[in-house]
Amino acid sequence: MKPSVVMIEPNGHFCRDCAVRGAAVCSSLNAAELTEFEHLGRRVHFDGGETVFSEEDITTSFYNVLEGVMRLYKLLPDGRRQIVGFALPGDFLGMNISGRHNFSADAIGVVTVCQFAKAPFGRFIEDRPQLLKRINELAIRELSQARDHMVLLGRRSADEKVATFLLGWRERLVALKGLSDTVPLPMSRQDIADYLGLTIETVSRTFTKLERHGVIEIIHGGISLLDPARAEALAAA
Amino acid sequence: MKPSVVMIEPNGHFCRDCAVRGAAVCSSLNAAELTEFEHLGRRVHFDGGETVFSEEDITTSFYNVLEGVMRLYKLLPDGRRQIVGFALPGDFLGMNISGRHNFSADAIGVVTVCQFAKAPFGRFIEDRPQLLKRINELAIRELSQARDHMVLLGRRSADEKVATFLLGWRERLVALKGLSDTVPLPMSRQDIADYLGLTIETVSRTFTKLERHGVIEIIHGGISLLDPARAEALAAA
DNA sequence: AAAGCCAATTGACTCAAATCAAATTTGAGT
DNA sequence: ACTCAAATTTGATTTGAGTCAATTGGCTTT
Repeated sequence: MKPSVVMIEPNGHFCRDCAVRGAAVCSSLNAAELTEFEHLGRRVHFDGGETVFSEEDITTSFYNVLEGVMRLYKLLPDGRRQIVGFALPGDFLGMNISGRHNFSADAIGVVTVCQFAKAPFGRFIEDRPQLLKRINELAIRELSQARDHMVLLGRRSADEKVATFLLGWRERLVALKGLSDTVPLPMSRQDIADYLGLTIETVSRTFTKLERHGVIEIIHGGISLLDPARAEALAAA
Repeated sequence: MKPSVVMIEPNGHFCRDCAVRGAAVCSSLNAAELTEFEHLGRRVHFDGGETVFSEEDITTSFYNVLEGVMRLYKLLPDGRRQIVGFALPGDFLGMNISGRHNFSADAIGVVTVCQFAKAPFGRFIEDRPQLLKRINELAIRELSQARDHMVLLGRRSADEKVATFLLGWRERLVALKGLSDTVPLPMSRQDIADYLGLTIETVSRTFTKLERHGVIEIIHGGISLLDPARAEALAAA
C-alpha cells in the first residue's frame, strides 16, 4: 500500500502548537532551538493499513507520532507475526544502529507523523546533547516496556495476557487523554492476538469470558472496563 | 546471598589493559578521558549464584561486565520467572529512568564487574556526549535484541526456541572468543527454560531430540554443534 | 566406596491453547 | 435496504507443551 504523503504545512511555524510538544522528543528543546528544529520535520499523513516503513528497509527517516495509532511488528519467513508494540502520539520511531529498520510499522486508522530526514536530524543532534539525552531516555523506557512484555509472552496465561493488555492499554490512553473506563481498541483482534502471542480465537473467547464474568463490556470499537480491580487481580501484576 | 565485594585493584591504572576496553561503554573515551574514568570505577567480584542487584532496588551503581556471565530476570508475584537476557563481558547494566532497577541480576559462575557509583558517573557523562552516544547505541542494540526475543517468546515452537537459543548464544561467544563449534552453556537447564518461556523438562527433551537427530552432542557443561546448517533450518530464522 | 544431594533426564498423563470448521456480526459499496 | 467480503464469535476436536512422578547421573562429603 502506498503512503499518502501529503505535506499539510510547509516549513512554517507549528512545533510550538504541536499536540505532542511536551511529551515527545522535542520536549528537550528550548524556544530558539525549536524554531530551527521545525525546519527539519514535515507532517505526513497515512491512512489506515498503510505501511510507514518495513523491516530491513534502509532507514532514511525518523518519525515522531503526532496523531493516531501504529502497529510495530516483525514477521517470520513463514508469515507468523509478532507485534512488538503499538505506537501512540509522542512515540519516536526509527532509531537503530544497523542503518536498517528492525521492525515494520503500519498505520491503524489515520496517522499523522512528524518525519525527519536522517542526515539533517543526525547533524542537529550532534551539538545538542540534551536532545540525545531525551532520545536515550525514550529508548531506555522502551527497553523497560520490552522486558515487561517478555514476561507477559513467556510466562503468563491467556487470561493474564488479555487482562494485562487491557489495563496497560488503558493506562497509556489515560496518560494521553485523561481517565476513562471506556477503552477504545482501534486495533483488530488479530493485532491483539499477535501482540499477546495468542490466536485470534483465544483472544475472542477471553474477551467473551471477561464479559460473562462482568469484568468488561464489549462495546463498538473497544471495551468498557466495569471492574478494574478484578481485571488487576486477573493480570496478576 | 551476600556479594563478595572485593576491590582487586585500588583506583590504579587498569582501564587501558581492560579486557573489554574496545567493546564496552568505555570504547568512546580517549586516553586522557580514560585516565579520569578509571578513578570512577572499581572492580568487584561475585561468586556464582550471588545477586548483583535486584528489581525495584534503588539504582546506586552502574555496572560494566568484565568477566563471566550473568542472568537478568524478572519475577512474577507467584514466583514465575522470565530471564530477559544473559549479560556477557562488555555489557553495561543499570540504566533506567525510574531510579530503580527494572530487573534482577545474578552471577552465573564467577563474575567480575566494573562498578560505577551513579552520581559521579552521571556527572562524568554530563560533558561527554560521545559517551552518552555510546550508551545510547548499546541501549538501541539491546532494544533490537529484546524485540527479536519477543518474536521467539510469542511465536516460536519449543524446537525453534531451543535451536535459536543455541545459535544465538554461540554467535555471542564467537564475537567474544572466536569461532568454535563447542558451545559452553554455563547456565542451568532451568535458566534456559526461563529464558525461552518453556519448562525444564521441555528443554531437556528438546536437547535429547536434537542429539538423537545428530544436530548437537550434549557434552559436559555445554553442547557441541554438529550440524549448524540443520540447526539454522530448525530455528527458521 | 557409600551416602547424600542436586541437576538433568525420561516416562505417563493432562490440559490450555491451537486448529479446524461453521455461524454470525459488521461494514463498505451499490 | 441489499450484497458481498471481512472480521469476529462460537463450537468441536487436536496437540504441543506442561505437570506430576520416578529414575539417572555427577559431585561432594563422610
